[in-house]
Amino acid sequence: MNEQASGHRAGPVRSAAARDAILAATARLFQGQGYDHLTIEGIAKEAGVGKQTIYRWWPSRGALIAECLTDGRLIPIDFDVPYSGDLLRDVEEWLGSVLAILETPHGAMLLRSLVAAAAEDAEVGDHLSASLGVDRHLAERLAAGIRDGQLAADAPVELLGHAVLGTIIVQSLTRRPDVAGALRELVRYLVAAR
Amino acid sequence: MNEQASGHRAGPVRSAAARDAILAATARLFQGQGYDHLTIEGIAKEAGVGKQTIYRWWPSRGALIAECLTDGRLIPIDFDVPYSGDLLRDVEEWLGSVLAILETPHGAMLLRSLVAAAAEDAEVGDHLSASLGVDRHLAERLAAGIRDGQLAADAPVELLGHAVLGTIIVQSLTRRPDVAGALRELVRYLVAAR
DNA sequence: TTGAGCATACGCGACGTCTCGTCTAGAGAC
DNA sequence: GTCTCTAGACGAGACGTCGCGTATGCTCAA
Repeated sequence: MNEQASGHRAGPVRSAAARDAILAATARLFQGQGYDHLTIEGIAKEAGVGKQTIYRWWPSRGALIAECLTDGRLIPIDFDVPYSGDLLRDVEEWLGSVLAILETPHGAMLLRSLVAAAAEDAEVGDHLSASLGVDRHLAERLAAGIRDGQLAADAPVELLGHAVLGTIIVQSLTRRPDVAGALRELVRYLVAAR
Repeated sequence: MNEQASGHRAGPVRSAAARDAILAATARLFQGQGYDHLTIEGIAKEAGVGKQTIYRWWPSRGALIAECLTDGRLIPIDFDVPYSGDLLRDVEEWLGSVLAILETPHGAMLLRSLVAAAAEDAEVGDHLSASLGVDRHLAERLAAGIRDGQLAADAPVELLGHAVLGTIIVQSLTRRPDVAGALRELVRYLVAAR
């Protein structure tokens, strides 16, 4: 009568293959066509899966996207910030690798899609900045900069990370050219010795 | 045979009443229900107008939103930055009036809707930062701060404006509490004498 | 024998196009 | 001036399509 400690019960267990196929298809279609144009039926067909199998496990399109994000399936690269001792140089290098992706038309579309998804779904929003490495990597690197005396002790590192990410987003939403140059100028100002 | 220089032609001219009813209905529904849930058919019904009258003049939902933005129908308040001579105080006051709107649940939803619309439609993106007064007012006030010697001469005022706006957006997308406190801390850091 | 899985039908709502009939306002003849 | 003529805007809504989320079989593995 009692379930075992491991949580066993009668009947088959959730198919890892189906889960993986669904998430992979979601990521593929999301990157290929953007958030609008992403449909549950399209995902089901692409994954070779019944619609109900998706609805059984995910309540919404947003939840699907959020899980792809945490699985690292939407932003395959892990943007970590190098540590050479020179804060400005390291941050600029991080920025370069982020922008190298985001400045392609495909990357710009990807970012806008992520923003659209985040605006619509709270769960996606929660994971957005983390997935771009802003929380884990950039803020940490800035904090190290404070320890090294290269940044003011009262600098709000977390907020500066969000400010950089936010600037990228604004530039992207307003379809500015030369995002890279502008961003470099901004971080140079933000990180400049005070 | 030739049309007159004024571009006259036979037949009735575009109805200003219909245009106004449509834009007013769009703004009303946008603010009431958000960008998703905003439908052309709903707008037509709300405005007491045929669908075709909308499709005749606007190619997309985004174009409709963009026109509401430039008409000042979505963000009725014009957030201009005061000039007291004290840069930090003025910027914080501007921030306060912006956040007073954005921190209500309704305002937060409005901002997320604007971001979603901007992510989906380039035309909306073009007008987003302008409508929040970031371009016209904040950047100008920062520039005046440089003239007054209260901000570094090399400060990229336009970018700082986008950084503040971007931070607001990121905080909003990630559903952070205490946006106001965080933002105040950020601008205090950005505007601090160097 | 239970429940995950695939497949598919269903009602619903919104899409964007199209076609009605009505109405309006400039153009051209008188 | 007045009186048609006509292009085109307008409200209304039907149309086919698409995707939604739900419901119902049926198969198969644990």
